[in-house]
Amino acid sequence: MATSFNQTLSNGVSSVEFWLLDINYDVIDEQPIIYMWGVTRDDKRIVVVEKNFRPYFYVLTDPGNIEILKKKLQPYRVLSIDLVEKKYYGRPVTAIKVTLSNPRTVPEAREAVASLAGIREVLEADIRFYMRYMVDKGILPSSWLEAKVREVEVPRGWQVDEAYEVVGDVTVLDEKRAPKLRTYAFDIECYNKYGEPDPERDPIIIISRMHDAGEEVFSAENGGERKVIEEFVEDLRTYDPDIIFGYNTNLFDWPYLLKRAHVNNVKPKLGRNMGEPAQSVYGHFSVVGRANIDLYDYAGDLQEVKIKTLENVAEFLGVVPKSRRILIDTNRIYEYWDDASKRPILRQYALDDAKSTYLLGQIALPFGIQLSSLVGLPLDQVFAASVGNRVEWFLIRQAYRFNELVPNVKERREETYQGAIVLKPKPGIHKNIAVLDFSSMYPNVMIKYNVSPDTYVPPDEDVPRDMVWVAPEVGHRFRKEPPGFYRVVLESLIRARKEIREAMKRLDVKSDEYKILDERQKAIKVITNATYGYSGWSLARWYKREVAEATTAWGRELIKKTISYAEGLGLEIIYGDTDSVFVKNDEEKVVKLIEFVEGELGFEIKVDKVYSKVFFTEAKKKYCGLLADGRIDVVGFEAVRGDWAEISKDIQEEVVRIVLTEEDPWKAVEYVKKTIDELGRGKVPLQKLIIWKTLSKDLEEYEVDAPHVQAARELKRLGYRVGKGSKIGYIVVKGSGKVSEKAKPYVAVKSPDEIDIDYYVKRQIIPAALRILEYFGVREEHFLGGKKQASLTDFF
DNA sequence: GCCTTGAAGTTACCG
DNA sequence: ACCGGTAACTTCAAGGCG
Repeated sequence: MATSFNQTLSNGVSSVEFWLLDINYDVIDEQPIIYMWGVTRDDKRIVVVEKNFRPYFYVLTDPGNIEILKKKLQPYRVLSIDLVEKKYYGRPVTAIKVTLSNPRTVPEAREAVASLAGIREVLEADIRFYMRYMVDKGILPSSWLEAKVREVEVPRGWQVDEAYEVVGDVTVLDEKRAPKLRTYAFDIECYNKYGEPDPERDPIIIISRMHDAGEEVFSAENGGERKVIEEFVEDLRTYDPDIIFGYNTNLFDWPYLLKRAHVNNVKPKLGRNMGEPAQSVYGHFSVVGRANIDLYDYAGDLQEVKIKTLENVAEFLGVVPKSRRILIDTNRIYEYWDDASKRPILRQYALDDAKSTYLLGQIALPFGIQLSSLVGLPLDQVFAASVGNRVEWFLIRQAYRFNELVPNVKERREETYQGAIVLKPKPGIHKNIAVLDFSSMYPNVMIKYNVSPDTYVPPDEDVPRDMVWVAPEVGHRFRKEPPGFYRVVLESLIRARKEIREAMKRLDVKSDEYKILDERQKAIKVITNATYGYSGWSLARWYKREVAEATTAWGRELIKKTISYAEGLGLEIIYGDTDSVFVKNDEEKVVKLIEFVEGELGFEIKVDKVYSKVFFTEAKKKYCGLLADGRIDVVGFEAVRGDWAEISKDIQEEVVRIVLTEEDPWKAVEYVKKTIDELGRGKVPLQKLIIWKTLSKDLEEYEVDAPHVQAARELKRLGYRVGKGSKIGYIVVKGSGKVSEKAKPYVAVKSPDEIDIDYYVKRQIIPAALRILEYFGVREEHFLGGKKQASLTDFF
């Protein structure tokens, strides 16, 4: 008898507990079957089959139309048509629930119904079938479940220890700790002499992997490409991982590998159901029964890393420092293959990539698990889904709980609306400055004023003044009662996060429990903070411009009132942006200000940090500050931007340090001059001169020839695939005319003699340095020539 | 025809 | 494919001058 049964009933019905790793469905003989892939407490891999769930959608129409509806739906094997009481934007409605047999027929049935006269709306016909199942049953992925089941035979070839069929309830257990999951990271290397690897032309030469028990390299050295692919497939199946990590696998490794497997007539049966990896939602590749995770998606959330190469991300997260790994220019991989004596270096490079990916995966996974179980998207999808989709799936689950119908996705015209207030900063160095921040300002505004699409009162509707909240400036009205959708959802998120943070205080910071809770509270924070942005996203199901617009209007009112009160106290305001105010750290007055905001305005505000010194120019959104512990914050300036050459950023950072810690701008000038001199003498590595910019659209769509666009065109000529989203690195080289005519892809720059030193001095280094130093009277000419008096004497 | 100027196009930041 | 506000660069065309 299977050991994972904790209870066996006389009729063969038992109960099984498992952690839900993946879910998919299939249609066999026009009947849907849902497969839940899981890990049991005793480390077994199982599949739990659900055959009793059917797809459905709702129709909003006069119930009198039910006969016409039935007729129209005849071709689709309708199981039932029922009248059900639901809510739509908070109002009770009677909807017609149409239940079908086969999920694949839903899109067609929906179109048929929508084409009928007198149909107000067809709703929830676009909810993917297995998501529908999880939402309705309250089943969360990446969570522990208990199901009433009976054991069935494992289908031939399927990689599971046991198989079950659901015969009763499936319930979520209250336990956040994931089982020990088997993880596997891989990376492929291709032989490409020209431009980027082309799967039609260039074979795979190496596949490297690292899993929990060790590392391995499969090489085409003996046996060629076919053998590499076969060995990889065999290796993965043998280790039988729950999680597959890769880096940029959705855009590169998977499509490439599948193509090369096809060319070599190899069937990559990597799924636990013997299936091959296949592209699914959000551009992600699904391997059934496992979670295939592209960590490039995770890297997208790391704002600090500007150029998101695997090396950079691994270095940033401290898992593999660049100094401790082999790095090879990806365009020269073939050289390491052609020269047999260099192959060991290539193997090590490939292994270092797999290792970095593996270690990165260990960092990303705990967060991914919490996010997945919070928003309800399967683990592999939650990484690939956008912020908007993550919020939306969370909301869809909440809607079901409240018997609310889910609005349809609509194409809308983009409408703009007013956002937050940014104060003009007081330029100069200020000492002892406190930064006060409203805690979750927008979510709390939405809660307090019940701002929600379902509480919104249109201008033509008559509602007594004291029953609504009226947003300042814009005048949008929201019913005070009953609690709106966003209020309910945000309140529960904020409460949950508060409780978790309380519980964390009682735990050892190093304990597993603490770590799990910390990841969970981070996931909750992400969703809470994104809800306002979601409400103003034109593609959101619960989009309502007035909701977003009213939220920012109340936000502006809050910060304005805070500022006037501070002024009344005689508390000097240095700067403020959206939900923060920078004030002189006069503790008595700061306490009074906090009491006012909490007592009179009813919002929480906190001292987020105190700068011993903070420096502003005239520009908004840019400042730098020195904290008590000696750390330096740089905000907004070139030093933290990804589209300035490293040399300019390094220099600016040092200028900031000198200005803040030594308050000697002229010393900074000397430092800048010294570095300019070094650049002139060829002492700066080319790497530090690369300027990186993203192509925000495809090349043909550009109206002006920007430098990075020209560089990208050249890359294309050289055989690289460039398009929307590509990061283009270029160096400005000598020549005449526009900068764009002198922008050369860095891969094509062979000699330091090519560099346009003048450009780097006058348009990179000096502007970045002056951004800080101009305030102190430094001008461009102070950096040029040996004597800083030169310009002055010239004058007289 | 050359130079200045300001608008438009573009990117990446802040909160 | 979460939002608006903002700075800053480069290009490009219009306007002024001779």
